[in-house]
Amino acid sequence: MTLKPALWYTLYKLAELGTYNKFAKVSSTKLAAELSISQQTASKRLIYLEESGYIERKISSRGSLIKIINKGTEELRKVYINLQLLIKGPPIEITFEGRVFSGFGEGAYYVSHRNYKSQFMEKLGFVPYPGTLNLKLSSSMNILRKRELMGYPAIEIEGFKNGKRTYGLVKCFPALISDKVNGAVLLVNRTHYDETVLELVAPVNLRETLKIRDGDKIKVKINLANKH
Amino acid sequence: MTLKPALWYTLYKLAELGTYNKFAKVSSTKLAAELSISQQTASKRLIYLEESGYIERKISSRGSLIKIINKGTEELRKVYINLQLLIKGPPIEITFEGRVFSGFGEGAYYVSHRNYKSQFMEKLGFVPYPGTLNLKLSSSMNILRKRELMGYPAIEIEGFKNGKRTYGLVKCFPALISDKVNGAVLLVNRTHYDETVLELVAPVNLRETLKIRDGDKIKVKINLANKH
DNA sequence: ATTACTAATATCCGAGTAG
DNA sequence: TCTACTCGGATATTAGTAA
Repeated sequence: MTLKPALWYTLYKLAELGTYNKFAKVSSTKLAAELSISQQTASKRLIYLEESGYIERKISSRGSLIKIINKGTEELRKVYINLQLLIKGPPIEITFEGRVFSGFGEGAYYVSHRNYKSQFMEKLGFVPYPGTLNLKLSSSMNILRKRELMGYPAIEIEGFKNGKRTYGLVKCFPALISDKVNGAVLLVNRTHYDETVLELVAPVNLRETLKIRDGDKIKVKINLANKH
Repeated sequence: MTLKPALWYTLYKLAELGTYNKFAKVSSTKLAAELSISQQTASKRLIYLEESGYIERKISSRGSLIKIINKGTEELRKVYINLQLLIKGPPIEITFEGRVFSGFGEGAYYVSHRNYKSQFMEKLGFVPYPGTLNLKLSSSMNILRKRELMGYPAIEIEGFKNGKRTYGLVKCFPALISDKVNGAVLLVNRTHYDETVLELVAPVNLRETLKIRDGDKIKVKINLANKH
């Protein structure tokens, strides 16, 4: 925690007030009441959190809109993950196995989108090779694990609109593919496939690098102990 | 959070130092270093946390043993659950369906144990009817859900020894049984049954109250939004 | 209503030190 | 070494108030 406890707690309360990743109307008076402190102190804390890049504000004279941004969400997520380790127990690693199959080429389309690309670079540390590798999960055990995975906090690539189409939120988990390549598993909200499919991206062309053909069996390992 | 942020954070750091639910050696100097505060302040906070019932201490002249106890674990768990809701999204409800079958009568034995009974009363708000109702989960979907459930923070009934035998930790989730009776699902560490079985308790005799016979299909609903 | 400044004050922290 | 006391000083909070 790089933040003083009182400020972290302020951030936490702001999240409870609906400002986690989206704007919500929170006045300094309202926040003060929630924290049982004075309006003046609440105001000062908001100023600090904004100047330090934890939140974004749109101030008007009838309350201000507040949104916790990246640095702030990280701060909350860190504590969440640590508490998870303490309460639920030791770190978990989830491994998937499935067979490669050809998709509709849609993966290449959205992964290459300018808006997504910059976010991938920033949050995953690489720009994906244009195209996703589709994995068909075979056993029910693997499908079960995917469900489990969905429960964990992911790195989130934000969606956007460009007039014609809406691009949804993409959740990512850094993953080790075939024990060789560091890439990521993508969980897309609406995909053409069902819950038996996993989409992979990597900085390189996975089919070439790993000499993969359709039908080959691939192993994917996600380390959930990673504190993004 | 009934605790001031600085004290909550102290508790959190204590948990990281291995004192969550078990004794670990933590000197005030060590804690001070972890928190980047003085030894004196750390000492003061420990005194407060102990006097207020968040932690238990065994003080010796070469460091003291510290353990976060009930009130303290609740405080940490509360924040964990709230963060979970904020980060993972909306509250979740898990429903199970399975068929009733007769057990070995062991459920009645341990549920009635004096030590367990008082904890049930305190933490679940009722004393269970002596005997558990065993549910055989039918579909793979239900088994999948049980796995999911196991991931969530539960109300914990602590284990104990009584010379002859060791009684293990029991995890509970308040549940609505057959849309009628409020009871709880118990997850026992070592049970005779495998992961396809769910054990239920309630303040009343479920077989009588719901007119259940072996083989009947029963629905159990757990609301994970409950902030125990 | 709001946010946020300044000045007064309450609170908390740490140095020194004892047991 | 440990824990934990006192007390002066640092820090944070609030009251009063402006915009």
